[in-house]
Amino acid sequence: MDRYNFKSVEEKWQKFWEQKKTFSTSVDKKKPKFYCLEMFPYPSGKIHMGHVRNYTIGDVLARFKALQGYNVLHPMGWDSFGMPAENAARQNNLDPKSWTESNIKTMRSQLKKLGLSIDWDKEISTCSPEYYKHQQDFFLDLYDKGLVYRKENYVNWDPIDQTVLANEQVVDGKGWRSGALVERKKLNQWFFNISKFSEELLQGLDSLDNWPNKVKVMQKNWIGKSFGCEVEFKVESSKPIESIKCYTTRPDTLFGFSFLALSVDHPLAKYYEEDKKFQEFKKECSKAGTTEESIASAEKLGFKTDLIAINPLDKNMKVPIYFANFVLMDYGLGAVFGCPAHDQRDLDFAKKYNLKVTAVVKPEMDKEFKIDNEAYTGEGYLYNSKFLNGLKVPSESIIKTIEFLEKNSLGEKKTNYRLKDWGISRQRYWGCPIPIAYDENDLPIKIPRDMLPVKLPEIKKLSSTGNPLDAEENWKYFMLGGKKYRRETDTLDTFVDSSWYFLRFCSPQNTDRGFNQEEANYWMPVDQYIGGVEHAILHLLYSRFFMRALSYKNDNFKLEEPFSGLFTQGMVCHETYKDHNNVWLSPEEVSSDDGKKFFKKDSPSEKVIVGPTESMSKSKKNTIDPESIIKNYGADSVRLFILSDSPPEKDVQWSDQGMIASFKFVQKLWTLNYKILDKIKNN
RNA sequence: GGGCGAAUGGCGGAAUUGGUAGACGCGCUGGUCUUAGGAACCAGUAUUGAAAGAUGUGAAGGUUCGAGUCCUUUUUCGCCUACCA
Repeated sequence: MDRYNFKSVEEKWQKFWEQKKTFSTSVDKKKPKFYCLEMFPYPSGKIHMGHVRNYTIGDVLARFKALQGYNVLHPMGWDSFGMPAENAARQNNLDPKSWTESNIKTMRSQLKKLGLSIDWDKEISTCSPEYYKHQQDFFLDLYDKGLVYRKENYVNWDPIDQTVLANEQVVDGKGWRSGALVERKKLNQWFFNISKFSEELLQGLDSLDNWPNKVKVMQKNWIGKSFGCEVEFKVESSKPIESIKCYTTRPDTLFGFSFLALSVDHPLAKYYEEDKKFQEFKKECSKAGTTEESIASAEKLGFKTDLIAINPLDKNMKVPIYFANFVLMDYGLGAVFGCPAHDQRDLDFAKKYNLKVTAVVKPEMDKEFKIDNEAYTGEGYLYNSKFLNGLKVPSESIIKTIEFLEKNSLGEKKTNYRLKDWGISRQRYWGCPIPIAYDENDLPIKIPRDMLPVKLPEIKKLSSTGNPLDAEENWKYFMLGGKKYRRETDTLDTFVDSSWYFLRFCSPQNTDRGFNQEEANYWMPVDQYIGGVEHAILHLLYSRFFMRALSYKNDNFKLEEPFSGLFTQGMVCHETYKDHNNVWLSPEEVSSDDGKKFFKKDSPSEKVIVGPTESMSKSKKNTIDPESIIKNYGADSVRLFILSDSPPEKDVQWSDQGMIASFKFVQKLWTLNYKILDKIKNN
């Protein structure tokens, strides 16, 4: 009896599918549609087990829905702009384009070997001008609608490489490559006005019944709606400063006011710029600003000014004004009123600078109450608060206080969002050029639409410092209507590329616009979107925003939620190994005997230190290459293993034994079929 | 600091609404077979006990005829987020 030859069977069917175009789809209004989409990959080189898991889950669903009679759209593309291409190009002296394209070629053939039911005719790549042309078109649309603007913003600046660093490139306050101390630098940058849609983006979450709750919660927290009050504090000063406004969610604790703190970026800082001590303080703040999570527990620092703030509820209560390192300019108004008794952060600050701590909320009306080292943030009743005494905290106290402040023109009710506008400028080469130019007065103009796409110039060798586009004089300057213009040399954040690619899949060959209206109407929204939870906030939020931005002031296109169903799969994990010198070992270097792990090579008897199971990553060397597994066991065995070992939303632990078990199962299934067929034939 | 989630054999994990806890797979134990293979097949495998039985879902309480599942408290782990006023 024959054994199952997965190689010939899989090859046969993959060829069949390709020739017959089994999975190619088009609009068919007689059939119900199903748009099944997995997050498209970044072409980093080879596929990894995470891809195998992601695309297998989607593939099974797509095939299932097709069998149920749905017209299924199941496309694949490449998120092909981004930093790794630029880094690889610098390292290996080649251009990002050929690096990216050769990776795509490799990964495409690997995905095909997985036997996915993909409509390859709809393949797209975000770095191709046919794709980013439409993105530039959309950019101009948003520009015309007033959803794009330019402002100065801080970036992480590497003074040696002369380049802007992404947050993840800043390690311990130093540039990842140069090791130079990172500086904060102000640059003019482009922004999408996403905060205009804060409320809509928040409300929209309620309609997403087929999204995991945890993702909705994360987005909700990210948008960070809070209800409070802007309070105006009169200021006593020798300088021409009359008052300072603060945003607070706890106006009811105003009688516990003991200091006012400003961000070092607050407009009033201009009066202190000459002050040497203030300059030093500011420097100290920016240093701390870039380091890790320890920020939160970092020491509270303050710079005392000569200003005095007056409590709006009691003119006799006067408190000092500080600049403080914990106050952020981009939340609220860059100024906070300090109430140490009922806010831990304020209490830490007050203790350090010996400021008054007055409790104004106590948990129980009739009992004594005292604050020691812990601020009280719970429920209770107001006291020490004159005419507010006795109000229930927080149900009555906040509203009543705001009412009082509004009636006396001392403050204003205000809803605040944590969500900041989306900075889309990147000082990089390998991205979508921003279709903007500047005239001799540095005023921006839109590149006329008939001049799109603004193509990236081909650069064979990237300079080691600065933004490569800055050095491309031939590309940078151009004539239009007899005038000389300078192109914008920043490129778009790659999150823009991925904010609409699912629309492009509906009509990937459309030339006049990013998508064909009729086809988009048929296919959208995506019925099931599948990907890693790491994109739970930014990518998904940006896509939701982008659809609203395209729909905004547009009678032809109305789509708010691009993904009606979302599934976030777990990670693929593996044990980690180290040798006695604490060097990571890959599973290939380790052999297993009776549960003990040994080196395969040099010293076969030496034991290996087995570390915890962690998500597969190159840095820990605990990866398994899908290609070699497919070669040894066949695609179906890998697919079966990765689906059946643990539920798709949970992490899966790679195990060679489990892999072999799935292989055996596939063998048994085939043999069983073979036996049955044999029986039928012989009867 | 805040949020979300998890905890069940030696291991990965089942148990969909509160109703026989441990499906399926791995590993392990014993056996059969010899085309010696990356085998295949049969039987067993929560703990304890010779057995009958007893005990068992991180810990402690509670609701219920009945709890892995619901409630309260707590511990540990994972993920996300972070000076958010």
